[in-house]
Amino acid sequence: MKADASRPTKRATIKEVAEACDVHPSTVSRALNAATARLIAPDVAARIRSVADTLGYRPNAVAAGLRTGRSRLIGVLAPDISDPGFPPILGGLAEELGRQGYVAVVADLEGDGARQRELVDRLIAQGVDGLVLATVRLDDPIIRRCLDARIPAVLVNRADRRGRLASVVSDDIKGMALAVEHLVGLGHRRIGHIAGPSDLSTGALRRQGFEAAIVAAGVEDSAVETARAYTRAEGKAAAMRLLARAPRPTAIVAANDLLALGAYDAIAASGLACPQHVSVVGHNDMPYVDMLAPPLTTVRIRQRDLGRAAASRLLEAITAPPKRKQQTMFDPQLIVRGSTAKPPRG
Amino acid sequence: MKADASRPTKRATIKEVAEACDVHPSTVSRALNAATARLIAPDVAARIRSVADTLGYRPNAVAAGLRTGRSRLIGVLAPDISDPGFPPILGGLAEELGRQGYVAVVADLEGDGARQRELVDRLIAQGVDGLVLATVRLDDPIIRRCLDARIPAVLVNRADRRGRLASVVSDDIKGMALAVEHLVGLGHRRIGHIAGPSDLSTGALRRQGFEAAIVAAGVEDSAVETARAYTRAEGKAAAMRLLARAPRPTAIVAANDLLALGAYDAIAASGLACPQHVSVVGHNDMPYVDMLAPPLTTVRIRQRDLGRAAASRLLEAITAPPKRKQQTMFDPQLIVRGSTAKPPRG
DNA sequence: TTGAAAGCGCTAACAG
DNA sequence: CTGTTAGCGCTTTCAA
Repeated sequence: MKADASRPTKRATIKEVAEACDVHPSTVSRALNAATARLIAPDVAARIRSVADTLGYRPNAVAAGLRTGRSRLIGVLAPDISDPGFPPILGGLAEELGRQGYVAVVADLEGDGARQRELVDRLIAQGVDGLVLATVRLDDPIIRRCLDARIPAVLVNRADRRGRLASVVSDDIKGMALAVEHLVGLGHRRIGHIAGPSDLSTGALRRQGFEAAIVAAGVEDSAVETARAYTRAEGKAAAMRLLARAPRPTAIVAANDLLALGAYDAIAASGLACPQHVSVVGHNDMPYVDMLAPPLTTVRIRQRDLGRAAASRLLEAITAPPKRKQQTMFDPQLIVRGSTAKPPRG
Repeated sequence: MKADASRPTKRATIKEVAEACDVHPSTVSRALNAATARLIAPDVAARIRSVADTLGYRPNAVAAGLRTGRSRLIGVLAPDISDPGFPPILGGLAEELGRQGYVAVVADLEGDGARQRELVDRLIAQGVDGLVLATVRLDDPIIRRCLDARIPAVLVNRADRRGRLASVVSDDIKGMALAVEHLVGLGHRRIGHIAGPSDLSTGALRRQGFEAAIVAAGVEDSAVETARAYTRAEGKAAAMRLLARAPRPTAIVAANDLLALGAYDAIAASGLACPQHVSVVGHNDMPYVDMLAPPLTTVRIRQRDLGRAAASRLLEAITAPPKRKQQTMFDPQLIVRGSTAKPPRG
């Protein structure tokens, strides 16, 4: 005989709860739904809640979703989950979505932009109520697609050139100003930039910010080399090109930390030392760059806040259709560590 | 007049496709479903596929899910998404799930184990077909919960003490043997271990592996200090305790890379140098530990493979109920870098 | 090989 | 305040 007085083993349906309470299923639905609970007599509602509780009843979100057209699922398109830069954003997203009763469905591009369309379609087919895109390029056809499908969407850490979709970003222009001003303050007058891909907003804007800051500071000798991807290998290649110039730059500002890591590689490969011969500044402040040799001076962006804000914007857009697509911008902060120093004499 | 010849703007339903093809909805369903397509006359099926395509029809997964009881959603419970150790596992999971037409719904514990039950219930309510748990402790009530709910579940990078659920792990015992043998080979005879939390399988097994390897190697002087969490701060505290011993260990094996980072901190705080005074070995080989100062010698575990295998096991369990819960184990590999050297003389 | 009919579990009019 | 009714879009017997 069964001595098992514990939790029920099979999910209860609303009908079963209704029968146990001797009321109609719709009454149970109303009692358990915050928005409609006040329509039910307090004592009845209490009874229903208690019975639902002992039965371990949890509304079937799939069925509710079919009926209401709302799944409480948010699709998140990640550029490459295994890249340590993304997780903090995802963490912020998941946190805020969770607070509001939503959950993140994550699809990973794995660095292959061609799959984007397919993944978005899949997420839509799965019934997501909205989309967070951390992947889009400056003129990305996927944006048209989202607009056509009339699915609420927000960009995070990326922006559309024409601002057709709301976006949540760090102030890249300001970030680069911080980096350049720091180097100029140290005495650098020959500064190179490793730009990110020009079809990404971060690549284009940071380059633009770099150039503006260079002009503002009156620096005459500057150079830009563009990386085709945000990878350590591309960073190294671009840095090698920068270091091959004569006279050699005394400082390199990289468009992100991975590229800065590549710059470290290039400096070592050239028989030079950082920061003695060449200073390096990164961007993003991804985890543990404070443990590098040397610890990386970098522009910290508020990744977790980006994620949280993207979630908020999106959920707003889902409940109250937005009057206007707007951009939310967070201020970056320069974190000075050991990879920057005065330029070598001479 | 509308000059818009582009993609339709609203999702088509199966009924609309059926009408456009002048067949019954169920025929469309059969034609579009791989398992039933052979029931349909080839020419009819072709016509249906082509019409569905021009209409941009995508089956509504929510409706299909309600009918079939399958959502093609897999819940993933992460210990802490922003921790760089987890993303590679998640990447592997997402990859394999995607290949098989599933998608990952990610919930983040944010390091707070108390939320686990609630999150699992939420994922179940969302209709996930199965669960991947990267969070469970050795005797975790959540396992009972999954068993009771009869929801297929797989543990990844963690194991249940009683093996009630299938798990996919790295061979922690072997990993520690690799680390200890390496140090002994270098000449170390006083070796300390920073153990992970004893209620996690990695913490307990790696400690066990350490102790076994110490005995096997005939090392007489060993010590273990336990960290209460896999954090840099806990690693530092435990390493400080180890370094306070007399005689001082000449090498420290940490149960994971974050703890090893803490050991770096402790060594620096004690006015010592790694590897000149104290060698350090980590575990996991998380991204960019090769860039640390010094580059970390560590036991590499096959994170991406763990994720992929967990997905495979789970999907198998969903389609064919498993005869027996089994454990899948991957071999780790020692990556020798700059944080280990011969012990100091004396 | 195709159509008809039923129903997954829930919620939202509409009545009362 | 509560019950009745209908239906979200799909799949799957069953029958033809």
